[in-house]
Amino acid sequence: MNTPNPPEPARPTRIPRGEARIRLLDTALRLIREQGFAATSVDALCKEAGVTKGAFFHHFDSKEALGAAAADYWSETTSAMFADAPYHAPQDPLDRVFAYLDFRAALIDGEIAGFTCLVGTMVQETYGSSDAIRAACNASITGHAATLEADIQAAMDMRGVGAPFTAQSLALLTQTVLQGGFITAKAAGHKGPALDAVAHLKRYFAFIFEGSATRAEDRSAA
Amino acid sequence: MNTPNPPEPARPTRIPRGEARIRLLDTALRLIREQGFAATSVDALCKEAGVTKGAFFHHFDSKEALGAAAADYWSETTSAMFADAPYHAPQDPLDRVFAYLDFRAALIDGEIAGFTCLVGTMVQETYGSSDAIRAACNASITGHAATLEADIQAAMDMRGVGAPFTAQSLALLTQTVLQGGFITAKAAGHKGPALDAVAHLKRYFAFIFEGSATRAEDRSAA
DNA sequence: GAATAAATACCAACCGGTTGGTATGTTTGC
DNA sequence: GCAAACATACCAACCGGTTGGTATTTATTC
Repeated sequence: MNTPNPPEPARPTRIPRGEARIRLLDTALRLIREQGFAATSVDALCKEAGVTKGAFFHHFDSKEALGAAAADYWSETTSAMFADAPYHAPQDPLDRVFAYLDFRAALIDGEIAGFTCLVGTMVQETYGSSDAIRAACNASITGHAATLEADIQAAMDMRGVGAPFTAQSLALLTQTVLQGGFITAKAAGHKGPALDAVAHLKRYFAFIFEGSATRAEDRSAA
Repeated sequence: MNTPNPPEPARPTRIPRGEARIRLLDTALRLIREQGFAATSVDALCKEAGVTKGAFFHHFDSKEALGAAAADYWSETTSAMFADAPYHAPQDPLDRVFAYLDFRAALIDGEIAGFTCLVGTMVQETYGSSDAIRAACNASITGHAATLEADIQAAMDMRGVGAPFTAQSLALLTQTVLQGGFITAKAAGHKGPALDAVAHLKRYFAFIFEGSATRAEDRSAA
């Protein structure tokens, strides 16, 4: 395995009291997204966060508890980010849905670990070994999908779309496609497949709500 | 972590000479799909396969090499399985595409580890730490997508679908949606989200090739 | 508001077990 | 007899987790 580690210039300043927990969580999000949950050791996590192992086990009962807490923390920070995002502005709920998809596409940039999803990565490894982590990851995914559901439902009502699927199912599909895009992007080594997937998803929404894909291409804000 | 291990009744029969490698690969596919790559130790893998560690390192230079070999082995066995599958029978290439999607939906059954994808699981953990494994997983995904591409291209030509996307992009999308479905299914703890995702994917294909989703519901063979 | 008690936050050192990997055999088929 | 296919024994490093302890903050008492 290739493990290039830049030589860090020691750690002179001590972490201020009261910051250990939040530093551990921030560092955990980064390391788990880069390496996965199992490959992220408690030792390495503490070293990277500039905190001792005593502090770690003071705040978390076990590594499993840290995983569940990291999923919850991920939900908090991302939901705050999405709540503040500009895609809620349009009056037409369908416009808000398309603005959401454009926003998600815009987020897919830079380093792969920087745009992928923590809970999608983590649940792959832990769904069979830790029900606590699995449940926390599921809550994160379905919770975020739920914030989309109202707009989708409103758009369906407005357009009179009587579909053989629910708004909930369509909201979850957006997360499914994004998660799949992250995997194919990781496999390819670049963001391309993830962006393509979102473009197809937009086209699917255009078919459903407008009966044609033509406007989907025009809609692209980016 | 919950780790229920059934008490195995010892291993009386010795593994016949020449079978160690294939047994290690078969066992690796199972364990990695259940637990992930990092959580599958060489010791546990050997024990489960009924083989010693000496045999393991005789056949594989390292654990990383085993991972790459497992991805290749996965490609071989699954491509043989898909080549023999009945979805190639229809004359119309579009019917073959829909038959493929029905076939994929039919495979989503039983234990979660039984219908999920090895390389999708493995590339999540290793894309940043092992380029050899990442490349092997990518080859598996794109290689399988390529077997679909010809049918999609033929269907596009036949229907005169001049789309702002390529047949290759659409073929890869099917894998993206499946991979995403496996993640949301793992998170939910049941196959539901994966089946929903395939249903939406069929509808997308129906929109593209038939201009309407109505026939997609009728098409469902299952 | 000073003295004290109690809880919290954190640290360095350590523990038994497991990790991936190796060195050195022995057995088997040709 | 010789190489390939295994087996046995072993190793240093690392794993998650525990220990006993100290510094700091907060709550309580008078």
